[in-house]
Amino acid sequence: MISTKGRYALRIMIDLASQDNESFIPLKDIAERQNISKKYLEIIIKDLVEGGLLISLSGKGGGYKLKRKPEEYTVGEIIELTEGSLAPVACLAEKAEECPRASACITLPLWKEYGELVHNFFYGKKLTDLL
Amino acid sequence: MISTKGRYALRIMIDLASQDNESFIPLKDIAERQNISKKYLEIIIKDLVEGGLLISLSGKGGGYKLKRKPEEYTVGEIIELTEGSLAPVACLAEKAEECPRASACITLPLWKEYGELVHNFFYGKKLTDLL
DNA sequence: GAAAAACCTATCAAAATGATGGGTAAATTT
DNA sequence: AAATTTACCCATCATTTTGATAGGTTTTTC
Repeated sequence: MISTKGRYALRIMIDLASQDNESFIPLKDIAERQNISKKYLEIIIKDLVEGGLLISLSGKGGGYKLKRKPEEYTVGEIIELTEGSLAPVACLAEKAEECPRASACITLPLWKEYGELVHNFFYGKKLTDLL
Repeated sequence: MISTKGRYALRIMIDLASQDNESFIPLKDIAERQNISKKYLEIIIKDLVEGGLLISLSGKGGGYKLKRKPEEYTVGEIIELTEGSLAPVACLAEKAEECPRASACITLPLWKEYGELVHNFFYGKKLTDLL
């Protein structure tokens, strides 16, 4: 299941894409509009900044804004960045160590096919498709 | 991610489908073939029996066997039964209470479309497709 | 009655999930 | 220079989920 982290990240991105893309939007405003705790969003938006999806600016007049044009984001990159992985099983995650059963694993092709389906679905959705 | 519970359940079903479907197979044998703790499999196979996918027989000569013919099982029902739900987000699970944001939720159509994709994928796979 | 099997109940450690709280640094405005 | 507003950083926490383990009871057959 997609956790609140990924879902809230997507809502942050949608919110920012719906605002003036040139100016910095304070997280406080996003939190109020989305009705989510600002403190919790801080943790999530950090990933989005570190992942290079957003630009942040401290101080008065600061906030966050999109780094790219709204239509240049896919839902996939947002979910994958914040959820850690889109892999359907642990052994197919990036960080996973080689599974010794891999060559004999009768279910692996199923998980691979499923993983590709999920990847293609989410990377095929643009952020602007949700507006 | 699909947890070990769902993955092991699928391996149990595959294992049983690969054996003589008429006789009862002791869990001990399955556990040894699959190289998984029998104790852990007990918990998982319980769901499969209660869910009506397997028939069990106690006592010497007992064990488990498929209730239906192997080709009459879908991967979807096995995963859904043991994982609890195939829903991609909490608000779309069977047991979920109505989300008050539903009518205003801009991401809900995405999750619904994704949920259908996942459902169709797994329910479109027969157990015998994996043999 | 011995053996082999399912079945039942409890417990547990570790990790993930979903947050909260308090303080520091940076930038702008007054 | 001070006040204000913002991001940023660090720690902590309760609850749930995950992935098991342990030991005992019942059922059935030989």
